[in-house]
Amino acid sequence: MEHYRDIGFKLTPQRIAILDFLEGHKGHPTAEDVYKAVVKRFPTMSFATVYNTLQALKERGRVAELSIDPGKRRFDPGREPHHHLVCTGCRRIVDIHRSYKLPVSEKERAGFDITGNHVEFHGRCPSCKKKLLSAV
Amino acid sequence: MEHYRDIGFKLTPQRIAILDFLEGHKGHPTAEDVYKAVVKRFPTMSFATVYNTLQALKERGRVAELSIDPGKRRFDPGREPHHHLVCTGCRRIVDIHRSYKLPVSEKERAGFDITGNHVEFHGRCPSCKKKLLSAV
DNA sequence: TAACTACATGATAATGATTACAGACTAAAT
DNA sequence: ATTTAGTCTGTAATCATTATCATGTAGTTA
Repeated sequence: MEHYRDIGFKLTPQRIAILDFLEGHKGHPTAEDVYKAVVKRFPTMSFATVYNTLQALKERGRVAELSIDPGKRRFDPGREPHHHLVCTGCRRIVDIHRSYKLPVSEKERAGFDITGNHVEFHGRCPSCKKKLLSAV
Repeated sequence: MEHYRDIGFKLTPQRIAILDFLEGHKGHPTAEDVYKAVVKRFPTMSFATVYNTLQALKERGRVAELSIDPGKRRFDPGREPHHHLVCTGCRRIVDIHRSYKLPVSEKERAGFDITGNHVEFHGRCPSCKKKLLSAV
């Protein structure tokens, strides 16, 4: 954890608590998830600090920001890569643990360095399939 | 356009204007983009109508909702499938026109009917690469 | 170790997108 | 023409996120 200092990231007690939470997290927490977990240890914790810290970590490539949830940001502590299958009806999310090698031509990449990919599969979950049928 | 009636979608003048806009749109418009375009023809158009209509179209599979833009919903009239390369620094978006066949096992799909996929590539655009170097 | 400085914290206010509401309206069916 | 279920619109409410700024402190330097 000490190496954070080397990348211009001051280690405050609040930040260490946030890092602890992220390290032990399997899912895709929102800022609110982080806040709720950390406020137990730091009753004075504010959302601003959570957002600032997540932003700082993101800039340093320590967490990824997901956008599977419209209108809400989700962060991924980023261990094994995984993808998501989202129900277009109810937004239920299922993880797909698998990785894909996706070719992108030199021309398409437009000078970008590609660091990763994330696939969002769309579909209908079993219960929304039923609803759709009965609606028609 | 008449077929919309058959799927329980009433064709009001406002909705026709929205559909016209979407049909001629190449990109990934936000609700605001739709509103701005349609309010010219319907000065009384309200955001609520735009959201309602987009929601109704989405439920009927006529537009897809993207979530490449955190904190803002984007819609895709959905013609040829394409993917997105997003700069993790400045959020610039480049379209990748290509389609991928991505296998998902029976077990992974958890009973879902998969209707499509969308890949979000992450990377650094040329100008953000430079910034990063000079910052260290 | 003390003092310094740049950066972090946190309470609050502000913003911006989206949703909720409710009364008036209207498309489409009969 | 009548009916009715669904739609429209202005407004208010909500929710996530960002901005502000005075205060505090991590990490550096003397």
